[in-house]
Amino acid sequence: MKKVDLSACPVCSKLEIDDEEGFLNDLKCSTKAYQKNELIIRQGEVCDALYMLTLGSVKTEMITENGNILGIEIIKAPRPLAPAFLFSDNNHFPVDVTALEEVEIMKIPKAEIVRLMMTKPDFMTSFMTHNANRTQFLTNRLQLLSIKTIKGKVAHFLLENSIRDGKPFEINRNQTELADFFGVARPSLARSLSEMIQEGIISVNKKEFTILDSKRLRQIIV
Amino acid sequence: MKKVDLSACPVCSKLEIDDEEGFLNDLKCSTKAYQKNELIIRQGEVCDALYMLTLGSVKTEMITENGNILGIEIIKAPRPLAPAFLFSDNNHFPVDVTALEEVEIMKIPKAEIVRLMMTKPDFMTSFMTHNANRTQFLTNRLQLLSIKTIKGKVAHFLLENSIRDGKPFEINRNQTELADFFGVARPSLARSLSEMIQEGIISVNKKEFTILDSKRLRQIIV
DNA sequence: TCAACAGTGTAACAGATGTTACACTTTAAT
DNA sequence: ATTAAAGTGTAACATCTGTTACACTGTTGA
Repeated sequence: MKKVDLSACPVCSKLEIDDEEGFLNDLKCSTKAYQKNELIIRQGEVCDALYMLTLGSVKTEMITENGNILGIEIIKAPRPLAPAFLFSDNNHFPVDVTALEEVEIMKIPKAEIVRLMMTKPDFMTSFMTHNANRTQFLTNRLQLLSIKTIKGKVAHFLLENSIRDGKPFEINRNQTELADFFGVARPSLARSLSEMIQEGIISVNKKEFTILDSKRLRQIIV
Repeated sequence: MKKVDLSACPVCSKLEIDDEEGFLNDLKCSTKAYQKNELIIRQGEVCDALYMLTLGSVKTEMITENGNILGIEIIKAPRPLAPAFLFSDNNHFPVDVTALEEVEIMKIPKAEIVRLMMTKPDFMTSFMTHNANRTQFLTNRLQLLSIKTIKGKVAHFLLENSIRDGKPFEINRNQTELADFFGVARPSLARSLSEMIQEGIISVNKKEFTILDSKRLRQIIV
């Protein structure tokens, strides 16, 4: 079994462990390998252990890491899979997880996670933070999706990303990706953008946006 | 100060405390009272302590407990306010919180929460579970919102709530509430429902729904 | 019994977005 | 430099949803 790089894992990075080998040996867990295209987790399956992806990459169909709606999220080792669901009352996975290549999954029992959290403050806060960040991400997406008009979404998004009025800022998405992010059709987004440019509310140059009239922009959100 | 009913609080209920008085005295925290209509938390404020509502009720404008979009959520004591954000990297409150009556808020420093979690396993799992449930709730809402057509939302919702094909089941929302839940206009929902009834896919009697053709219902979601 | 009201069905119309198609520009690779 | 591919602007049209309005039903309480 290949050595796991703990420092790269969002929930383990802060662990100060002298004896990494010993730490992993003491951890009660089972490791299982999967072939390419093998189904690792089926939607609805009970989640009673933390699934830690230690090698390879997997895909899940859900809200993706970069925010696209119902797209395919690709997760690379090392990262926990759906850690938030381990403690929920209805502890079922919301999605299928499929191996994209040769994959190793470390399955750590819930009780063991609890033990880790109780004994290692750094692990606990990392784990909490990781989940909290995910929650905040979901909240933001929900706010954006609950805005019904395309112009409203654009306004919300630009106001959230701008530094200050009149100062140009980069959006690291092209128009097609932005449309996916908003969950709208690309030509529809283009139309809305060009109307907002026409009205003198914003200006756009490639991926560089400038807010010209933040007051009117705010009014659009409703 | 009025005595707090710990057993009713979702994150404290499992605490086995002989000396409740002593427990609260040992807890490093500050309590503050607010008048009716007073702003307790401003959107964007830094969240570096757990805000526990110990008395009264507050409102926040966000995704509500019963799932309505951008509605006003009313929270009654005892319940923590936005516990998920305490540990997030970008620890800012996403919403305003306003007192609906005379309110008491117990502000517990993050370090104190960490201490509690480290020393009281029951508190830790309750806290984790509460946050996890919230995450799962958000995930479900996001899935529903990402479906763009009204019929699709209806299909997703009914399939999720039905016991089995052909067996009637109750939805504890009227049509108006259901429309709010989906984030659509009431007449639009009525139209979609009547079309689906016309097509023989479902039948509806007051709040009792029956799935007649689950295959076609599944096709609608897309 | 009656009135008031919430809840529902439905229609006409307006507005927003999706779909499809195509031309044009920019970028990257050869 | 040339070409292919990706990205963008835009138009015409179809479709869906929201808005507004009104009639009808069932429920509730006086």
